[in-house]
Amino acid sequence: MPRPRSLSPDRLAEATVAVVDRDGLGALTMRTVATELGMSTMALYRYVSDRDELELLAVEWVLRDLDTTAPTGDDPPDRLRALAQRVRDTVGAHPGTVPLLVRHRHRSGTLLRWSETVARILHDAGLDGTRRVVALRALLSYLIGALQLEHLGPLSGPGTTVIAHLPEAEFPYMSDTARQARTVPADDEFAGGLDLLLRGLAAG
Amino acid sequence: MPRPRSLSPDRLAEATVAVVDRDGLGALTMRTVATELGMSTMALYRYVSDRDELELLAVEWVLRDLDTTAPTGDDPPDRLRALAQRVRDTVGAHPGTVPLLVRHRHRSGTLLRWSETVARILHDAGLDGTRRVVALRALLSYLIGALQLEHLGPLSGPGTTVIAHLPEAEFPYMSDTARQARTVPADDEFAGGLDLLLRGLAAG
DNA sequence: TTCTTAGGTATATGCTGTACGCCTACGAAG
DNA sequence: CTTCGTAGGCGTACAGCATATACCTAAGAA
Repeated sequence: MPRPRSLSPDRLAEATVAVVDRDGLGALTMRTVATELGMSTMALYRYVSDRDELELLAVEWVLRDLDTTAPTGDDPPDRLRALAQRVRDTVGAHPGTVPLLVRHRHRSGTLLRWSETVARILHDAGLDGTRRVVALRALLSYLIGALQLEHLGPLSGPGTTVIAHLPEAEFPYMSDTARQARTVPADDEFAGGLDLLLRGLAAG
Repeated sequence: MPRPRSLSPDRLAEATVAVVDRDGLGALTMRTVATELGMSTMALYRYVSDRDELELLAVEWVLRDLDTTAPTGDDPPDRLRALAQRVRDTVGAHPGTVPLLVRHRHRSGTLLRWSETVARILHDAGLDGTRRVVALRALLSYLIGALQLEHLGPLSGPGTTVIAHLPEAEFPYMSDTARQARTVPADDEFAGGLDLLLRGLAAG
């Protein structure tokens, strides 16, 4: 009976991510999102109870196309690899939101469904009890950490540059590694690290 | 010639960490730290140029006793394991500062020296070029991610509880994993995941 | 036409980090 | 012992933040 809503949660999330994409995470405030939508700041509170909820909405929007169903195939490592790659690809479209993803990971339904699929595949691979707990947490840890390292926080510039300028006398191996790193595509870096983990899983 | 400093950077960092330890990261403001020191807020700016620098000071203070020299021994995985464990143990004394560690990792001299040692051990183990880049980043990713998962951000309560209360019908494997997780000591979880990575490294 | 309900907004509050300008404690130089 | 320059310390002020509260209003139902 009353006035109908003029905004969908989706539109809200889209505007939030648009602000982050354009001006960075540091520019994300209730005001900037409201401006993006052409509304007053307080109008947002008709749709979300606080900023945290807005951020979660943004995270879910970024992950909206993430396929959380189990990949086909027989080889468990292959299936896990595909699942992890999907997250990286999806998040890669909006790298500025990575810190939001990290902060709200445990409240994201999409990520929980993703984890459920991972857990099921680990079970199918014969892992249970402690070994499954360890494997699941390790995969999540690597994913969270790798995404963050790849898209260094909004406060700093590209982190590889910082490391590449280390004094060579004091950090010979790091300097060399940083030099090499510039020739290694980020894709390969992520996939390579993931493979280490999966190989360890298969070997265990 | 003029008035001498009444505070050392060390004392400043100690006070900062004390605030976080006692009241959580959310309570960390220039004002609370100043109060902790019995000074005015603006007095802090005689020692640091901004909040970021204060946070970095706190990170370095937390890591002050971290031994970044190479562990003795012949087995590279054993040496890497020891290095990673040292970080976890050191950070474990002040878990509330984990998000600060993550944010300032690339500006922390201590963590850079730690990475240098890791890179050297990887070199000693015969890893160079792309393989060393991948291994180093993978270890860092796991470390960063695992520390965060272990000490879930200051905004949320203990995250395992959230997951343990998932609807069992929708998340059968996650529910079961969460149940199992309560019987797995955090130490074992960290060490187990690390072992997966190290085993993958040895197998490659 | 009127009533009800929720949408939208203006205003205000108490935080935050920090720029600015002042006063003052202090060690050196006379 | 006095004086002076320097830097430490602080009071005030300000813009920007999330958000509580109170209000006005658009619009469907009767």
